[in-house]
Amino acid sequence: MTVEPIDPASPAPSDFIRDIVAQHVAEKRYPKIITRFPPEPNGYLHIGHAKAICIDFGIARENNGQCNLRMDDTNPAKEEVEYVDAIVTDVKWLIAGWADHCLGFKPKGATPAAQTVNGRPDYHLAAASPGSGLADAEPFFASHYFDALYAFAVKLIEQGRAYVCDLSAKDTDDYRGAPDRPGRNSPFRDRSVAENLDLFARMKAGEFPDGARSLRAKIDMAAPNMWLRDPLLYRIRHTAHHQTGDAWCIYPLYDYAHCLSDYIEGVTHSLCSLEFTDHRPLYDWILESLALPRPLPHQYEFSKLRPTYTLVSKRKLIHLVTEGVSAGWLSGWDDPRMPTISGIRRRGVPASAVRRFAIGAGVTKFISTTEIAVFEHAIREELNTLAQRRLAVLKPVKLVLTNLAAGEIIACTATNNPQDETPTTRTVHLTREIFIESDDFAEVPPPKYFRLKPGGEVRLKYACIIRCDEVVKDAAGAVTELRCTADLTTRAGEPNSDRKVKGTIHWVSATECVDAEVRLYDRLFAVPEPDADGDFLKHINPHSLEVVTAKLEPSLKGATTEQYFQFERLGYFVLDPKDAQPARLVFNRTISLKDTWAKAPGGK
RNA sequence: UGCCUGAUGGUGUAAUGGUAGCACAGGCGACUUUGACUCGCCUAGUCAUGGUUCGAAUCCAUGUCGGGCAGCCA
Repeated sequence: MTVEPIDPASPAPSDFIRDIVAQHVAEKRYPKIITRFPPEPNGYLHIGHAKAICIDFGIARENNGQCNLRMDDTNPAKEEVEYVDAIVTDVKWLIAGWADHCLGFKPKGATPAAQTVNGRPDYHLAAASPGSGLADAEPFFASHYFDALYAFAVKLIEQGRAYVCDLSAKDTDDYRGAPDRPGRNSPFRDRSVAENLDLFARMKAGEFPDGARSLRAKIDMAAPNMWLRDPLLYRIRHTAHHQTGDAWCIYPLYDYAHCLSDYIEGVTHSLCSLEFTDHRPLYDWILESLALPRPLPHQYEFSKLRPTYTLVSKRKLIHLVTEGVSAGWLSGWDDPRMPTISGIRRRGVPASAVRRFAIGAGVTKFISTTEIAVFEHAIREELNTLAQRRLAVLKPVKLVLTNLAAGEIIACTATNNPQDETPTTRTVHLTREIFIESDDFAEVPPPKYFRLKPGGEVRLKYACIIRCDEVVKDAAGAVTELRCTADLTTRAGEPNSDRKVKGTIHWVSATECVDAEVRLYDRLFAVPEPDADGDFLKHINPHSLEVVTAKLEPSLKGATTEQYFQFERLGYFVLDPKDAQPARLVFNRTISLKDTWAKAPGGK
């Protein structure tokens, strides 16, 4: 196994779960640490899942272990293959270069093997050798364990620990009681083993309609923990499954399938979010009841990641996408404003930044809200080192350098990334007519404005200092052209290159630039907690997208979707992977640069 | 009125009986051919009340406040 260099985003984190794992490693409790990431394929992964992925895979990679990607697909009514594919893509993207070697996939088509361990029957499914080419491998699927799960259920029935119940859904609810009031035993609770076995087999054979019967664990209807009041193990659903087709009409419920899926895969540490804490006694009950021959997995819970200015609820995201797409203000699940992994990726956020954020959020049991500024900071930090600098003007104003001849071209050397140890350069051409940012000129400058103003001087980045001699306006009084003089002796390498002026602005040649559609994205919601009043649609940020036609330096014609760019003084940008074409440049703004001036009294 | 779970600056997170630290955010300044980056300084915290102890964010008790649980969802 190759040892990954310590990721800057995870400088040996320590938390209560890692402490437990470290102790288990120290006492050699398991031959190998195996975790799992178990999404249900009923929606797209979002930033909240990123934290779970980073914990599950992070703990695996720190312990030379493995993390299985498993579809928790026990409810065919809600799940689709489209989601399976999207989840696999997102997980692979997020862990690429960081924990690929820990990704647990199984051989394609493999199902748990029946085996005997210490004279006891068992089912086990090992991963395809992790990391070594996953060509003939696929994620794990809970649905691929249906035979094993059924066999285990039969065993529970034989032990008298499960029974077939004929109560309707409503009656089941009534019998369950309430948190502060004990439930009552189902009238079907004391059926004989033989009758239960027969009925369960007939449930499987499809003899009964949906909801007519269920298989229940026989635990304690008076238990203070609601999940121990004879929870359902199987329900009848005459519904085709995206993996198993029409093979089954009974489907296991989460609590029954999850713990056994963990066990079948040899998972050692089953990490989940806080709301499953109440389920843990049931998780343990099922596993312990079966007298299984191999070490049992254990569940540990942590608090979810909940960032401000967005939503991390699958149900609400579905609502958001449905509404937004039909109303036309959102392009879909991967809209660059969405908190989905696919949206974040399309926006141009590097996976390393997502990891840095998710890992930095920490692992605790405290229900917390993380300011989105922390994410934005992580994005800027990663992109600062990754992005190639380029010149681009978003809202152009024409500027004429009156002392340059019409066809004159002055080659200027521009640095690609000053953060590199040995920065490379490229050439940009200064010409008589250029564009500058309209924000970089003010006819009546506010206090402390050190950009261009009438009679004032400013440096053109990588070029020279210019002085504004004349402001040309149209009939309406709008500035149409600035006429300036260039002081060519202030260019790099020229005698006056050290001359200081307060402001430096970006520019592009008007005769050599290329046009591009640039999508300026901002936060999707206008308030920190969009769902605080239960009506998040009301709080959509009306300025979350502004589309401009920008002027770019010509080198950007060769941009690829894999490249991160910083348009100097503006922000970080990537080619939109969906809409950009060779003949049509479309850039997404990932995030703006920090803008101290914008916060100043005179700025904006 | 049951069970589970939690509480450290504005936010997140460390300190595992021994100096309450770090990051983000905010403020001030330095530097700057990006008002970026970087650097320096500042603001600001142990839910409450008792107890144990030489010493408590940490252990104990009580209280307060928050979150979760009554899907044939996961």
